[in-house]
Amino acid sequence: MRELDAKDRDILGILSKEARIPLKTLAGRIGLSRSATSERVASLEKSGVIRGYRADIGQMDKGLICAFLLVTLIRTPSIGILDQLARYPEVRRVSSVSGQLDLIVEVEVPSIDRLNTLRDLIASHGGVEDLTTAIVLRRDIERAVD
Amino acid sequence: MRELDAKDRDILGILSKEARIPLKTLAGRIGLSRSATSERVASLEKSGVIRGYRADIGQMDKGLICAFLLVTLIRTPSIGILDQLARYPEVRRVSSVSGQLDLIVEVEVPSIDRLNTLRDLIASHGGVEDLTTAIVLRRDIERAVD
DNA sequence: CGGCGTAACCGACGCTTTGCCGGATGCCCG
DNA sequence: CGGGCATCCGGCAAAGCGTCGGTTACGCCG
Repeated sequence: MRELDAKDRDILGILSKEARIPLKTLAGRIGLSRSATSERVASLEKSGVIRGYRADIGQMDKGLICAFLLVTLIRTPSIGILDQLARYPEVRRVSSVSGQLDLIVEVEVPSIDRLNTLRDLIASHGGVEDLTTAIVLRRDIERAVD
Repeated sequence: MRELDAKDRDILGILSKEARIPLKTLAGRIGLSRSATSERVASLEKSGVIRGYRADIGQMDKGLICAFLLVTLIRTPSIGILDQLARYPEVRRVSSVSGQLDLIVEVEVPSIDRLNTLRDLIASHGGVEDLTTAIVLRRDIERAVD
């Protein structure tokens, strides 16, 4: 299953909001039998389209500090920096972007010290021309899905 | 149930990564009986600590353009801009940050035109001093939740 | 000190949901 | 036309779940 049809999209749309909905209900909503729905969901899981199921926890602070690192590279793509970033578990997301910036790195660290360490490690990479740190003070808006 | 004890936090930690784990397994991991675990989970759901369950969809962004809008405000906090941002469903997340920037707005739009419209609307807000757009070309790293 | 009420736990029961199977249907292509 | 393949359905056994009564632990107060 590589191509997603309309029913697969329906399944994803529903499961992305109610991951624990019974298969019977899901099947009824998309207009298929339970077993067919079950097979589709299993296929979506196995092929990696559905990566997992997560409980949405309200205001679970965890005491972690979030920050954006806005990176400008000397030349793009800079070999090796992605591999280096991938080594740090604190790195949650890395996006290649157009414009003055090249990379937006989102991190979650337990302390400002750790953030500084991470920042210095990245800044000292040969390919990094400029690096701006923006610590998240507050999440003003956060929408899960849709 | 207002106060969360250690076992509640264990439950949340596990469910936030594997929301569809069977109760029996969950009970075994936290060291309680299945029924006691069931009651705790139900209580966490009813009290709103668990807001829901979501499927984690990989590369669902089919056709949607993601972008970061890096906003500098004339004075912070700028009254009204958060309300205005909240009105657009394309706005996925808004973070108040420290540093030269003030706001990082993450959006998902169906087209570049729509992105431009959104950008102009935000830029024309009285409180906005500067606005940089960074369109996401590629997600190099994306980790769900630890 | 002892009795009582509440809260949380356990094990068991019955219903619901799931995973899996055989068989039917539709479609492609030689 | 007729296999091969993918997808669908219905049904069955197994595993899941919510709920119940009974038990234990703990704090309160006479």
